[in-house]
Amino acid sequence: MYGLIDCNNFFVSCERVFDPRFNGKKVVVLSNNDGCVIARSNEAKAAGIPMGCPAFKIKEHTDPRQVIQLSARHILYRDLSDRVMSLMSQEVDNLKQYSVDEAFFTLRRHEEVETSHRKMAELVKRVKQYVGIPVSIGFAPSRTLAKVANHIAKRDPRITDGVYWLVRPEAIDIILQRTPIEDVWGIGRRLSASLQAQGIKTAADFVKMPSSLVRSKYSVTLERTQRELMGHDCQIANPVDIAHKSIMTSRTFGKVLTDRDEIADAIVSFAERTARQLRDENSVAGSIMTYVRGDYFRQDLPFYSNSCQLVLDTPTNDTMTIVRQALNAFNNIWREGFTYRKAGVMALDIQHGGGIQLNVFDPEDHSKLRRLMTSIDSINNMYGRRSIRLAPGIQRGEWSPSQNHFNAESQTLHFYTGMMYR
DNA sequence: TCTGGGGTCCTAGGACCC
DNA sequence: TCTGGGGTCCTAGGACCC
Repeated sequence: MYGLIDCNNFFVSCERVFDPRFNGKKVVVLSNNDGCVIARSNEAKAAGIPMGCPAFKIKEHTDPRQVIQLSARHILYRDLSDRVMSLMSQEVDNLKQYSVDEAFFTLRRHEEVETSHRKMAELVKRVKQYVGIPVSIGFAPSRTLAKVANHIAKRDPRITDGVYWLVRPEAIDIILQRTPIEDVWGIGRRLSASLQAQGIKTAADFVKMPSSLVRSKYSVTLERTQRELMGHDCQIANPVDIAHKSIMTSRTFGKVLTDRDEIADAIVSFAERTARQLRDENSVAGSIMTYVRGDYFRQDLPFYSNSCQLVLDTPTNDTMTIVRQALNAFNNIWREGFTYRKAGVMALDIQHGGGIQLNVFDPEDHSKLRRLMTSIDSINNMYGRRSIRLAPGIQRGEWSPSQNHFNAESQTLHFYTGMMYR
């Protein structure tokens, strides 16, 4: 039996914790560059604003003057997420975070559904009381069904107390008949269009399809989804269980850039961040890839896009080496005369933990390097992420994404919560 | 004027081997 | 018209998730 806890409208709920004036209003949180909608309040959903909607298209759905638009503050959201997860982990077993706002778990003991329901409903209340975030919990024999159960818990919290059990086979049948195929976890836009074209409208229709057909016409992945809907746990991989195979840092710039140094400055920042994450995960990268591209949406500008992957002599997580390699790759793909809108640095061929093969011919002294990096990390922890940086990355700013919708009211509070956790 | 930033898995097809 | 029968490894591309 799997439980799934999911924070309702998470980013919007975070903003509401610090500014109750947003309660009951149409609120959306915008992505980097205030580009598109990545979270919506129930009121904004009801107004028809879709997920991923470009900010400038909001007016096509509703009066934009009634919509509160906020720039995303991921550090704040991460902090509140940690508090929710820490409360949860005191009450349940095997809590495995799946994304910033949701986690799977199992029940502590095999208890009567009724007792457990009461306990879980109390837990939902406690999270709201202590952290301020509304959450929903769904239970089912597989993760895919737990997702379905969670949706139901969320849809009408007054009936469900925010908790829904999808356990009895008869109940599962009925619910699957009412679940549109496109709402099933693992079935995205393309697959649902293809399935609907064959008359598969609901999850119940899909379950009735012959498994052999699902596998041959589509894939083993989809067959697993089907088996999960039948109540069989297929151990769908949880990304958090799995060590990263690649780490990427990339950004769309606030405007199109043409200056090589400005873009190189961004590349340095991305490489620093990537190296830092490698060290946090106690991993090393075997190769580094840098990519650049123009603006898809500007038909009037010549478009250029390219990437270059370079192998490192020795797998490493050292910032200086990674920055150097990312810049080497950048030099290979830079073309004068084009405009650039986005760039990124990716660490690949990642190895984890100990047993890292060092190149015996490598002249660099790794222990010294490691001490230096550790010191830089702790200073940056203490005084802010960018207190100490490499010289090539110090000039600053042209590339940084633009965000113009921060909620001024809660800036100080934001700082305060950040400090509390240091 | 304005369209995010991360990740994963699977499959098909080509190169190459015996 | 016919064209062995296996393997492995790598890459590109397509699909999905939040």
